[in-house]
Amino acid sequence: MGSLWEEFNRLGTEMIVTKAGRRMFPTFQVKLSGLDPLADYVLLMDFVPLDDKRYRYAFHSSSWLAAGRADPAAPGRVHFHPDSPAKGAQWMRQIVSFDKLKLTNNLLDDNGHIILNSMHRYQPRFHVVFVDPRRDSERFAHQNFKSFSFPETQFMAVTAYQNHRITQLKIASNPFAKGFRDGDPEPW
Amino acid sequence: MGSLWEEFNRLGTEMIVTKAGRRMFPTFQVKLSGLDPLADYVLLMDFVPLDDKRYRYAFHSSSWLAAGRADPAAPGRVHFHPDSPAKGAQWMRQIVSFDKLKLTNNLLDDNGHIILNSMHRYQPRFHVVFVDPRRDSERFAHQNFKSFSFPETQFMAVTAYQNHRITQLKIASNPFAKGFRDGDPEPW
DNA sequence: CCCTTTTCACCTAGGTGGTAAGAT
DNA sequence: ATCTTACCACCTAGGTGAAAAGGG
Repeated sequence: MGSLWEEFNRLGTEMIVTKAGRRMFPTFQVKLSGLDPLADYVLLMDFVPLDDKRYRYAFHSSSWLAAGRADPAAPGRVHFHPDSPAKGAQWMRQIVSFDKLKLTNNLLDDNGHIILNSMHRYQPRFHVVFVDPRRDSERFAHQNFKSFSFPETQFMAVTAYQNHRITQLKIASNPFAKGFRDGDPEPW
Repeated sequence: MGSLWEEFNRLGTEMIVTKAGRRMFPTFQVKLSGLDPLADYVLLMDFVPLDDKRYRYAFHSSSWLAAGRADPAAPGRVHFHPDSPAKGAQWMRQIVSFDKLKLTNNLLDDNGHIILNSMHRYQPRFHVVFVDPRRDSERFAHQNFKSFSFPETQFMAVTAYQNHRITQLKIASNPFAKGFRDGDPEPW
């Protein structure tokens, strides 16, 4: 998914948020190495506001404009990969995909989805947490995890796509949107 | 699913086995209580031959007849519930469903499915294994699990249904077979 | 003759953006 | 004017038994 993320990022990635929760596309995926095969790890993601601004889309110039200060931050939630906890060997066996993660704009959501403000920018973050078996593991908590941010995965949360080129790239590359393709452009 | 299992059992439950693997219907489900909420448990199932016979179905009398000794036993496999291991609290939160379990008659299956001989009778067995955190846990392995057999879940493995009343009950009660219902008999 | 395999239409379940109506 | 919601047709993905073909 790496080059697909970059292609979206060049246009300015947008992710739909809905009341019921919407998956991300592209899906956030990672390939892990260097873990202790026999140790337990928890994998999770969260989303960091990229700035303190609210945006609006200027159709005439096809560009995003800052439009005042950010709305009050949504409840900061975290998404645990559903296979957590699992052994390092299991995580490294194949690409880990966060395809169960859903984004919502519903501040009262009780499905455990990630709550974001529409028209705000976010940076997904990925965390690997070592499950320390030692009795006094709390003392080492600060060194038992590593976090990763991939700049090409940042995006604008929206309730409807603004940039038509984003819409077209989603339709061209997401299998579930095949119904909206017209010609026979080769699949991404 | 309890009363549905019993209704099937009164007719003589049959389960389809295929090369690719077929789910069981009804699905084997359990509700757990009495676990240590904070301890880890592994849940799994296996299948025990009910006798040493091979069967054939006599259509004229609509009954199963013994037809010689059992074929060589298939490789004895086990199906781990995919959420294993998990805390007792997690297992007890809601009904645990083994809907990912698939039955096959392919002796060379490499999808990890349960291998059974068609035209043979089986008893599903359910096991709860306590994950003992003690260093010398092997010494207590014999007391760290409990097994359960529910006689109403026994069945005949088949490659095609033999008893028409079983076929009818499957069609009436399995949502995926709705396409074969004709009248408007109330769903089970 | 008895049993198994393959293919198929018809479902369930749920992920898409379009569209029009609704909200502020 | 701008953004959000609800509903929809159209997909992917995969679970059904029927039916016909295949195998010993």
